[in-house]
Amino acid sequence: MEVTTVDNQAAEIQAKAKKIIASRANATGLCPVRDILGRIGDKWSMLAILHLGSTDSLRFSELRKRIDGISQRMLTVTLRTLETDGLVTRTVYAEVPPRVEYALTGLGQGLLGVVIPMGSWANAHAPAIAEARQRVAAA
Amino acid sequence: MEVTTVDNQAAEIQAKAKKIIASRANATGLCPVRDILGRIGDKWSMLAILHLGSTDSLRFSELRKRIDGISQRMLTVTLRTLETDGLVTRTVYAEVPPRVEYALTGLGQGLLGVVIPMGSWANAHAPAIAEARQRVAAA
DNA sequence: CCGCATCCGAGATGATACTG
DNA sequence: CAGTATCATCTCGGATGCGG
Repeated sequence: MEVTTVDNQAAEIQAKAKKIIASRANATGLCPVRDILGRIGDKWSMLAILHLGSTDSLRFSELRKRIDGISQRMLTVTLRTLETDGLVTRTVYAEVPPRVEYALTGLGQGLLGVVIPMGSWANAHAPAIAEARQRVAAA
Repeated sequence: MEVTTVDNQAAEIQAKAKKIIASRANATGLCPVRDILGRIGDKWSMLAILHLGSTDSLRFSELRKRIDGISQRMLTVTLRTLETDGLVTRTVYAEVPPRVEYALTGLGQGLLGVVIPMGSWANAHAPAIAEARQRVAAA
């Protein structure tokens, strides 16, 4: 066989892509891929997951300081959604003043695991994409 | 050292998450992670990439048939954006009737490589997330 | 066949002010 | 400190009709 390793990988990737596409319309009537993307694809979810993933747990105000530009409202909404999806835990301490800690669940850590490669890729190839945009803008 | 392999991996993941977060405000003034997510996080880009990744190339009408529910307008807009970012190529054949072929660039295939694990994860854990939502809805 | 331009509604996002 | 409530805004995406 004269098939190279690269060709094998390429074929394998095509096969995986087909498989993912094929998995449309599950029980909820929505393609899982689009569903998940709809969540982490919003403006803040992924950042929240990355920040929570970079430590063990964070409280509300600390998270807000770290996620630059997020409003109080959107942080609340984002965290609630992530909690609903079972990706983060929310722990309230009955103290004065109140304290609320957020942390990733096992599920959330799993998602973090697949999100990180994407973040790394984004960092690595941001220059290439910026360059491609320049080229078009110049034309 | 009594540190387990799992603990090592966890620590490594935290470190990677920190690294990704730290890379904010590049030349374009935008965090690369948010930038990329803004692209593939929209309603159709990721599906287009997956479909293009499952074959060698596709023409406009074929792509439209495969991506269920997409409007002509959004397919055009999505493909143009991907082209601008250097993720897909657009080849026009001067025939009657016209024919336009789309295919992933090397950059696009790289993105496909990190997107597929996410798709696989989404498929694998969609039930868990659905269950988490049920639990909240019941409460 | 392929794609652009225009209009428009829905949902996401943001600013601000107010509570336990 | 950690939200909730309300209102204003803004972008996305869909429908439609025209052009190459």
